[in-house]
Amino acid sequence: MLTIWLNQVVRYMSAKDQNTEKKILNAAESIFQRKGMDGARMQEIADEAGINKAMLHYYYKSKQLLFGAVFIKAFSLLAPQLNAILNDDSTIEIKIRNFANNYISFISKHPYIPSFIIMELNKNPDFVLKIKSNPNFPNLKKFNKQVEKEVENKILKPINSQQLFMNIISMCIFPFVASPLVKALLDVNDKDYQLLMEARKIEIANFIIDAIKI
Amino acid sequence: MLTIWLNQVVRYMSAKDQNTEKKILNAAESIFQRKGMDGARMQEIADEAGINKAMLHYYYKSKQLLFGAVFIKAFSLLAPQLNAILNDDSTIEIKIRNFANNYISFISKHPYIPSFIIMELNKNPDFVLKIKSNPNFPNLKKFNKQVEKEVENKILKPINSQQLFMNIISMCIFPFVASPLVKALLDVNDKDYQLLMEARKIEIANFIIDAIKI
DNA sequence: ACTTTTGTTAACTATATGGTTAAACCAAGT
DNA sequence: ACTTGGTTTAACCATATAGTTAACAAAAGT
Repeated sequence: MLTIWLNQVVRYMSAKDQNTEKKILNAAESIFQRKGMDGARMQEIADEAGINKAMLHYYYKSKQLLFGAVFIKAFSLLAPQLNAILNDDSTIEIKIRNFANNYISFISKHPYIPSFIIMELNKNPDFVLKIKSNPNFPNLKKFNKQVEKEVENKILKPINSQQLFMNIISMCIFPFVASPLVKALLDVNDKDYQLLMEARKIEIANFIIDAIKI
Repeated sequence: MLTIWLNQVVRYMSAKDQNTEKKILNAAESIFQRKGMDGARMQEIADEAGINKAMLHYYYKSKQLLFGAVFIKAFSLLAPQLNAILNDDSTIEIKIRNFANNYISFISKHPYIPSFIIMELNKNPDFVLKIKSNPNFPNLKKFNKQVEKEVENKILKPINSQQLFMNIISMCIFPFVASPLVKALLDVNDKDYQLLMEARKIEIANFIIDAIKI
């Protein structure tokens, strides 16, 4: 009787926390994002989720498909962050300030996502088609036009909007993607590095504005 | 007789090209840098080198050690490029112009090296110790002092030299490390992307100088 | 109550893969 | 000619790993 009751409680609690399918996805995210497709082991994901390995196949059929679910979810977290800068109506300066601030906050909370996506896209460029077909895939047209217009109106110095876009995302993302390397080069510890990243929210924006504003 | 002679010719030619040990290292570079430690297969490296798999272990003992040789070689190609900007005596402006130009040329020739090093350092932060012990490991002290001095002398606007350094390497390296993603976002083909990278040698330098010079 | 569907488990399978070995090969020294 | 030491090969081994299965358990219909 006690065991039955305990069983029910355990079931109820874990069901409340998350059902098995979610548990698997969460565990798979944790493992895949840290170790990549090749470095991840199905058994390790099962252990992380605290369930039997067969359940992975029961819910997701194969490693490839489970990986695909993780990849798509990661990208659909990243994409809206990019769209934010591209598709609102504030001035370029405001956009850049908001973007640097929001994006660095976002990456600080999900430090593995950008490098995960970049790594896997490098190893498997076919995934590009997969993400490009997503309706939320970021589109640069509006941003390009806006930059051109502000250049015409002498608000900005002449600059190629594609180069500007690359500069912005490079400075926001790279220090996270390459953090072990950059930490080593700067010779700072994790805590100081975090402080540098926090300061960067404003530093980057000022730097870019100084570079482009007349 | 004919076969013996042919054998000799073949041996002579391949020996002239490169000995077995070099052939292995070259093949290992090609495979490891594209697929990473986890994605690489010893058999694939042997095939690429056109030799028997046992030779890999004969010359390099284990996958780990072969990988280590590739990693160290890659980093010792990358490091001098960084030292160049840090340890000569020209002004910050000149340094930045030279660095953007040289570094982008370098990466264009070895496009896999930065992402390889960054990826593997992410998966195995212990390697940081390995590369930091290298006597050629880049040191930022001189660069930091020089920036501080030029700020004092009102040549540069007030800026944190670590942030500046991150900005420089981010803009130079990121578009290569994340090239499939950036190509997709900008919606450009490989050829146009190459042109963008070529233009970047000057664009980046101008951008940074505009940002920091009084 | 009982049947069916869904979820879960331990044990198993097939294969891929890093690594080993013993025999063969070959060039150089004697 | 023959010995020796480094080099190369095919076959082999042990293990790790993705995926399967068959039996069991629980829930949900009926």
